[in-house]
Amino acid sequence: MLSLTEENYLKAIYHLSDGGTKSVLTNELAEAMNTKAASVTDMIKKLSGKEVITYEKYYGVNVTNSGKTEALHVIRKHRLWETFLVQTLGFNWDEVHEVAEQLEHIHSVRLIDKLDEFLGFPKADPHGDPIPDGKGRIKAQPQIPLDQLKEGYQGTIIAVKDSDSNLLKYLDKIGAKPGKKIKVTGKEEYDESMEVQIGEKKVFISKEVSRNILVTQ
Amino acid sequence: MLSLTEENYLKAIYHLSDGGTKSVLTNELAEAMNTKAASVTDMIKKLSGKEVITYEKYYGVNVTNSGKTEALHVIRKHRLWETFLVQTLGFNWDEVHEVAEQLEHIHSVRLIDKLDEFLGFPKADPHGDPIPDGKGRIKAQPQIPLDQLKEGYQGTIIAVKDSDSNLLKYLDKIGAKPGKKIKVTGKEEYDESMEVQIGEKKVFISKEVSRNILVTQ
DNA sequence: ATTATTTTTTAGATTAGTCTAAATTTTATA
DNA sequence: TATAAAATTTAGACTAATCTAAAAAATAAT
Repeated sequence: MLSLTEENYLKAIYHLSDGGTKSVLTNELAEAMNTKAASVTDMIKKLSGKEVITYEKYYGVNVTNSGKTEALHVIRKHRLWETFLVQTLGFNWDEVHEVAEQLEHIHSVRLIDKLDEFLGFPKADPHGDPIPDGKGRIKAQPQIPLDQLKEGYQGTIIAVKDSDSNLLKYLDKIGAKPGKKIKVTGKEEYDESMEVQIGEKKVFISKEVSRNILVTQ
Repeated sequence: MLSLTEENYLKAIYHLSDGGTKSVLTNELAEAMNTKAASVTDMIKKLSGKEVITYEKYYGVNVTNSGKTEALHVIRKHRLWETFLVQTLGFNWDEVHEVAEQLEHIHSVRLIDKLDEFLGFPKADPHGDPIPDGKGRIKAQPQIPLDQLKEGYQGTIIAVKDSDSNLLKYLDKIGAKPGKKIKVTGKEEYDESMEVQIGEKKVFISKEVSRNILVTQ
């Protein structure tokens, strides 16, 4: 079984590798984990010893199949708890990440199954990210960053890339929640900012914001 | 701030000292924590360095006022989570202890306040134990072990001493839940077993069981 | 009141996770 | 393609929490 720290490393590797599709370098991981490269090297050895990642010296790590399953289990817990915090306890969606980071490490299959049931088997968390099932399976949904949408096109917001609290607060203010339709009504080539319509409201957003909004068409 | 391990030691000390009313010896604590006396000595030094306990070599430890508050905060969290698990997620009351042991270490004042509110500010957990308030204050209720009740007397079950799962299952079976009235209808001096009436039902229980049922009159 | 027993503490080691500084390997550049 | 720069790994050290074995102190028993 993985320790809390190992779980956190594995989750970070899983995310940085885009769900296990590319390898992750030591320094990337060090930055993501807020630690030093030397510590990462040590941990990498431990995790590859446990066969959740493979590791080639100097060339980065890759997630194994069993590693993916493990990571998805942690992600499932994280997203179910986020849903609970928002839906049941009335947290704002920008307040939940830190607490869910703790709750995701509670070990009890029964607890998570019961929580899932209580929440009505939600398919996505408050940020729109899909919730894997008990076997770590995830429904793939094509997610396009809003900044790649051309003028005139529209989509439905399904997720937000960054979980930075200030961004989430801002999105809340302009009404950009998962599930909402969003249309690109104007695009400025110079700085790639755009005007979008969400419901009745039209707002200007910078590229920094638009690339963090994921839509499906 | 206390580490998870330190919190567990402090909680054990608090319980063994009957809420801080008597001192706790190294070996008692070692047994309660499933560890060795040497480890306890080390931890005791750390905890007295943090001023949550006082410690006199060879004579045991005592909880300080700030230690009591800290311990009661952890206990508050434990009991609120137990209540949540039973009341909201539909766990049986004999299944919740282990999970609550993990959940009690989640750090977030906001989370606990929201949980408390969601549960309707319960005053006792599913075992009948009182839930301290946010400032660590606890409503004292005189709890008498059932085996000390004389024949003919009755009381209301308010708590169960031991959290052993088999005992709780047994109590569930005979209908002995917190809140229920219980009357001693017969008492056998020889082995101190007794016949009690719970609701309409009459059952025989051994001293081992009756001393674990706490009642108020 | 000595001696024996029990309890507790100290000393020294171990594992997990982390760090700094130095060494090594890879990548970029002139 | 040799050399400089960047990335990564190794070596050695540190803290938290634990252990075993030995020493010290307190308690019990003869």
